[in-house]
Amino acid sequence: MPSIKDVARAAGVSTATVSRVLAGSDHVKEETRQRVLSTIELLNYRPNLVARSLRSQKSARIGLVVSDIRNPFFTAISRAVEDAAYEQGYSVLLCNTDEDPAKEELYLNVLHDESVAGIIFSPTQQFSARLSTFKSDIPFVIIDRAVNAAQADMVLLDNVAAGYELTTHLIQNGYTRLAGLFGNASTTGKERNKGFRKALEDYQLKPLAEQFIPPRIQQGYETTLMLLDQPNRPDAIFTSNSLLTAGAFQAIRYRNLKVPDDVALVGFDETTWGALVDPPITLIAQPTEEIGRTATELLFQRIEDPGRSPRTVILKGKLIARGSSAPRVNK
Amino acid sequence: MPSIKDVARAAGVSTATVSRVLAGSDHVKEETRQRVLSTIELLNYRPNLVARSLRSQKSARIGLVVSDIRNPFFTAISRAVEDAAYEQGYSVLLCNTDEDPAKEELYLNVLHDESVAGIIFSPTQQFSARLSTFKSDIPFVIIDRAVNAAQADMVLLDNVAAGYELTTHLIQNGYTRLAGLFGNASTTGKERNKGFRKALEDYQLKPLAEQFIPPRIQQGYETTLMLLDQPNRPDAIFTSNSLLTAGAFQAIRYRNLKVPDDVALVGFDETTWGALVDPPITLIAQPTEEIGRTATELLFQRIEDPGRSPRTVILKGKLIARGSSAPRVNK
DNA sequence: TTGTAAGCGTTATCAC
DNA sequence: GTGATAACGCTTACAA
Repeated sequence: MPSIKDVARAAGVSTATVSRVLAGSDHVKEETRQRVLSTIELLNYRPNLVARSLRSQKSARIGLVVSDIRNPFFTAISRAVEDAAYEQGYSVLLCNTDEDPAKEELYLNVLHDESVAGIIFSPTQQFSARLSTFKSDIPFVIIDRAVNAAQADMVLLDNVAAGYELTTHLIQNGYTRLAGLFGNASTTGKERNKGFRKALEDYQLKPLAEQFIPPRIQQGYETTLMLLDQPNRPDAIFTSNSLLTAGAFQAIRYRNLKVPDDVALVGFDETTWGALVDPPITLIAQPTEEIGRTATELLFQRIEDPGRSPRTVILKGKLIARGSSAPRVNK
Repeated sequence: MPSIKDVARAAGVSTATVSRVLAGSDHVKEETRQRVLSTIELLNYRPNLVARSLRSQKSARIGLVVSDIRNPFFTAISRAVEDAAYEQGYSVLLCNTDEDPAKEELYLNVLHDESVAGIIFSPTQQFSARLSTFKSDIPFVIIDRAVNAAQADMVLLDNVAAGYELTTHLIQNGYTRLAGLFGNASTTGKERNKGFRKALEDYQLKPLAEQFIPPRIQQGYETTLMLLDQPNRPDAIFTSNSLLTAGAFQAIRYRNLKVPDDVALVGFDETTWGALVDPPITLIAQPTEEIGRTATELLFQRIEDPGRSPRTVILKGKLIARGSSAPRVNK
């Protein structure tokens, strides 16, 4: 593997000149530039990024810390971030915390030690609480989950509005005995719950149940079974993320109940299966491409200008009404 | 951020000694070691990984290059690899090539430039052809897809056997007019096709159709529509990966046909939705955890001993028979 | 416009 | 056992 020295020697210039050519500096004679360029080509030279990082104390890598890579929402986000970063010549280190604050801390350290230029992440609730004490020298952008400390760039969904819209949709379609399953790992579940409540209040209804549980298929399954087995069974179930939706759907199926006649089901996030099951699932689709892209852009801007005042971008979800919440037929 | 020099100064030793303590060398007096250790603790020192990489010409990072992060198979693999790598103190750089040889080449370069210690990847077919010319100085392990060059460690599924088993299952359940959708991006589709053919031959049947198409939901959808609209409609559709399965399922639904009465459907890989749809999908589940873990272990072994002779690990898939291929009722 | 040389934070090779 | 010190490959003042 040739180094910058080899190129310099072969081109009959100093390493500084090669470096200048690499950096696209104007202060190089065109003739010299060409000679260096063709030598680079000839030797098939590629700069050593590690050495460059060490010297310049930064790198063309960003970190993406997600809480669950099995959640299709985060898969979609990572695609978007990767594409956006790639366009800027950056590569992405993807880390998965499993909603575990210990892993979260670990990976933030790893990323720091790898001297990434910045981090995009969705913190656990425990972490959010400590965020104010987390004096990081690394620029970062929060996605998906609000944190208290206003001193951070964020890209969020308007979760309250989304929860409200989804709930209103159910109510307007004739459902009145609503139960909600909300993820307990982040603020997202809380906010969607707030919208859920607000809608019920506005229609002078009371929630039949509000369960805050770990955002996992298994938990959604078990909790839904429990809800379905109660004497006063809900006629609609609201779930605050797609893993809970999947679990709820399984449970409804397991109890041989029909969607939406026996119980309607709505949730969040477009998934492969949401449109495949019968009936397809009504949901709020998040603009994942836009979220990932915006977060990446915000991060680059902050890297560029660490002093700028933090901004929060709030995006709107889109209601996709499908069979799982079809207007209730009177019986 | 304190450096090794700061630690050395504070502990009253040289940087060499600190480095020795860090490396766990025996040749340090216990007393000195303790002093250094507590100084490290005190200053909250953490070694600069970039500098370490530069000096030692290697890093505690491995690359994972997958062809489609939206494919649940690869999501599962990346979880397994990450966990296994993490246990060894390695972090994982995840790259997504989108089955694009250009991106593939780019990411291999990126990983090389980041001086990863090794790479696990699933090459495109185009790449496999060039693999023999790809004299890499980086240890690597191939997963999921066989390559011609025997000079590589590989972790593969016994795809021919899996295809055979899945097809036999259909035939034994009374299906005779079989069509197959196979991914054209890798050897995997080809091998599963081989098993498909073999089974048909053994039962003296002829395939109704064999389509080699890009492994995408949309392609699976379109091709299935086409198959369903033919005069001699298949009574069972074999798909060689879960994206094609999803597309086929959509198409069958769109044509208002019933699974499995009108047409049975089988595929590969456990997904969230496979068990959620009605009827649930019969499939060959791959041992993703084991594949990822084995690949990681092989990689570490090769990093350890670059000269060892390459080995190929072939794992068996597991048939999960469900409603989508229930025994055919005579009409 | 170009070259010289210092230095980024480590590890490793010598000495002592 | 421990300490100087030279590298690793690059960028960037500062000189020329």
